[in-house]
Amino acid sequence: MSAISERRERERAHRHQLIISAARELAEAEGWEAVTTRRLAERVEYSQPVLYSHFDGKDAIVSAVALDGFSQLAAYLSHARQAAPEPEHALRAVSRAYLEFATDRPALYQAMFILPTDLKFASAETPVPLRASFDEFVNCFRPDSERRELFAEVIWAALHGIAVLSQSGRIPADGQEERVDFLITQIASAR
Amino acid sequence: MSAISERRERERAHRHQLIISAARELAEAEGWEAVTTRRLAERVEYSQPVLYSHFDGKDAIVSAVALDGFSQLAAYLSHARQAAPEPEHALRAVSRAYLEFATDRPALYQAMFILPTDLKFASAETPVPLRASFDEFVNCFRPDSERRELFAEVIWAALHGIAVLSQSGRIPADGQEERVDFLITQIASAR
DNA sequence: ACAGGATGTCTAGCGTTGCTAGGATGTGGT
DNA sequence: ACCACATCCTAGCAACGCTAGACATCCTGT
Repeated sequence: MSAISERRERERAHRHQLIISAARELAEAEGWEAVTTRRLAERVEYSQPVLYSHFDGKDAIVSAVALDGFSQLAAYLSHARQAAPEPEHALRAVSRAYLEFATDRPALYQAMFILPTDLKFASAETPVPLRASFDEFVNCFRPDSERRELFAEVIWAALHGIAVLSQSGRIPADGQEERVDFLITQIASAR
Repeated sequence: MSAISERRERERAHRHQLIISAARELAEAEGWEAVTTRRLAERVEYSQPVLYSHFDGKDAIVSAVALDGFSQLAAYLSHARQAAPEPEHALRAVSRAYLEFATDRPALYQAMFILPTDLKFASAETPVPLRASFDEFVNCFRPDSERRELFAEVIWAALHGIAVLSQSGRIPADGQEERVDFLITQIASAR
């Protein structure tokens, strides 16, 4: 009873991740509008209803992909911050890394920030990876700075705006570097 | 022949606008996910296919709403800029106005900046109202400043980020004023 | 060892979506 | 008066997210 149900549990967890990966890969290959429950089911080689035995619905699948994405983002930003030579350059390094992430993985970024998800932001039940990503920005400012959370919000929002407007072609794709440079220079003076 | 076909032309143009207004009102009342071609057709008291005799598809209707929105935004920003007591305060006034617009008319703002549309940004065929909105930001900076277009892009992107992240609950709704204040103070030094 | 029950999976289908083909209706020009 | 044309609607297609209910499979208790 125990060994068998444990194996089933493992298989179930494995399949859970398989669905998430398949959704992300399909989105990265053909965009989120191509991610339908039918195609996703076909891809994981199960029928549609099994998706619903793992997730409450399509939005929940997108949310799971997004949550995964936040873990990756947090790790990516953390690495960039710690690789920065001096604390003064941390903000610039993290900001560049953030934009790289958004540019290199547009579909993943969309799941995290544009598509409707059931993720709770900025509240008590905020998932750890979300908070961790945000904290990478916070930690770029002096610990004694009372308004570092505010600074982090603004820099994050600004980077998000730059990322999303250029992704949707609303500002030219080139010149990103110049924009970040200017932005960071202006913000950094408050560090 | 001529008078009659002219009248028909007028009626057609009127119905064209009616569809756009109905789409916007429906979206503002119940959100864009409630704007289906069926409900929209019912609202304008025609059958579905007439929508397609006016627009290439649903995206084209959204685009038309968005274009209308840009005209309104340009006017709104222009008024705010010219009402500013001194040129130094223009940027702050326009930025505040921008965020007000986004906050007060979330559905319209979504059509302009989030939903997929066929509008061409930052190119030769960019519709006038789009360029006009953008120029309101550009004109907040000194005419002799070579990088004023860059400044405008960054401030616009930052405001967009603030607007959209707070609309989707990714940053707290309150504290908007503080964020804009901080942002403008930092950017304005480049004026 | 075998019936009974629980678990897991699939087929089939519901209601809704964006969009369109083809017929009915009615007006305008000759 | 009649034909031609333009306008509009009914009906339906394929694809969507999601679910009910049948079927099969495996574990458990006697």
